[in-house]
Amino acid sequence: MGKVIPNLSVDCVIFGFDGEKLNVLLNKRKLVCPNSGELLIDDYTLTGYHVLEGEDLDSAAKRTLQSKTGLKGIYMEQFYTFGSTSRLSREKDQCWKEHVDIDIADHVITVGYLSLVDSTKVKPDKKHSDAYWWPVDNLPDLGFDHAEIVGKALERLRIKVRLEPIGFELLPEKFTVREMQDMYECILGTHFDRRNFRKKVLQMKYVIPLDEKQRGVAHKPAQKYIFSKDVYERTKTEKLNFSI
Amino acid sequence: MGKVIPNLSVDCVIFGFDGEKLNVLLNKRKLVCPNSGELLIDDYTLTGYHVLEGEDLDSAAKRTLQSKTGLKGIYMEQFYTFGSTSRLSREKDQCWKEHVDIDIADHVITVGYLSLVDSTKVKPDKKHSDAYWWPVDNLPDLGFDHAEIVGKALERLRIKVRLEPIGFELLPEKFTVREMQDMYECILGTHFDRRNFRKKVLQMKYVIPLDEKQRGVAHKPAQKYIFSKDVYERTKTEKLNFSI
DNA sequence: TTGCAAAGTGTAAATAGTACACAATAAAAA
DNA sequence: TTTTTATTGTGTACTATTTACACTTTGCAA
Repeated sequence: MGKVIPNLSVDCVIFGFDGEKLNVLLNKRKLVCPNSGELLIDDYTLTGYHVLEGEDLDSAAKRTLQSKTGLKGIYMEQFYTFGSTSRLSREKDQCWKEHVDIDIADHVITVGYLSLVDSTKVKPDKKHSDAYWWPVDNLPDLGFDHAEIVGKALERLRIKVRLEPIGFELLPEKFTVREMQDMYECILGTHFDRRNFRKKVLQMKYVIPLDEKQRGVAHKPAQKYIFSKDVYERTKTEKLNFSI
Repeated sequence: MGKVIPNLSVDCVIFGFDGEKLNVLLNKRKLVCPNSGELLIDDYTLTGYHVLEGEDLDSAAKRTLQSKTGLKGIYMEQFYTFGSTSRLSREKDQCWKEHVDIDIADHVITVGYLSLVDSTKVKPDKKHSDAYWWPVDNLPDLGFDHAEIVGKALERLRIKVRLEPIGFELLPEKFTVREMQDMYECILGTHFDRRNFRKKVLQMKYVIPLDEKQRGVAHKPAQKYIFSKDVYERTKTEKLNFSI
């Protein structure tokens, strides 16, 4: 791996939906004093790393996402850049800076990316990454300014999910109308009438019914659907037609 | 002024509306070869500068905007960060880099900000800035990746103007319904029915009629209105209620 | 066979959006 | 002083979209 740029990093806010809750993937950060054995740092951080020399920002984000989670080809979008001079000024973050073996500037600018993934598909590889899914409405103590970064990512997700059909990135490839509704209700924190929601979904030509139903459920099985990006691109209008 | 950070800059896309067109404020960039007298560079760039050591990103943007245009307290929003390694790779931009007297890295990341202003109020100070208003649909040759930056800013403006009442930043404090309609039509590139547009505006409680009319016009004078951010904040709903 | 839990369905009322034409006003020209 | 010109300001019928709301169907489990 090349030389890092000391004052520039990327951080990925990886959102996952498990059918019930919206989660964020967080990495355990732990630092024990080599002498006293005292636990100096014990919290979580986003998946991020410094940009390397000669590397594009987007490539850095992709590399970071992949090396820490093994994920590839998932939805990713730059959403905001955090450049306050006090980003790393908390005592424990200063302490961390002194103990890692890469060159870190006093003022590090980080570019925030957000990713969306079906979190049941992603079992974080504990050996390499020590990563865990945490529900967004009950996050643990976060390092640096990562709580602010998650907040801003959520804000952006809530806006964008109503303007473009990116929510499907959070669902399994084949999903039921109910799962789709749960996902939207969970992100937006609202409740929709079942019948009206279904009516709206059925008139989206890019949500396509399959010859397949749920199986092994103790009630009437639901029909499964897939999302077609292709059909969406062809049929979308200039209007904000995704405002659920 | 402090020491610059060689690999980090901000660029402001300053949009102005003059009642007819949407414009961008651009700075003349000229470089003549000291020996041959040959014109090496003759184009325009956005208002931007490197971030200084110990300076927040937002402060850098404010400083840049103010020092180059004299503007203060105008609408400003970070919209995207440009970090391609080939941003400065064109020959003339390399040439420029060698001739300026500040330390510039090979790979400079720039954070894009967008500003909105009533362009009739802003007469660029030619002495200090050599800045000019250019219509967005007919831009001159731009340096670096600034054409891409303007494009992305426009895209963001078009989305945001439909979700929040930021368009008023482009109008005089007191404006007519017609001026408001011209502004929206100009940004969105559409045409609205006069009566329906008026109907929509009149039901916005935060667009407040004044006891004042146009004067000196050779026809029935139009009523003037002001926008109240205060009323907007109090009465806005969670819906996207600004989708004109 | 019965019970359970979630899927699937339709309609009426309210709201919002669209299309469209003529009278009123102020200044300028005749 | 009258007429012309340009632009403001207004209302209504029609259509599309959104909202509110209750019962039947299905497949498994008890």
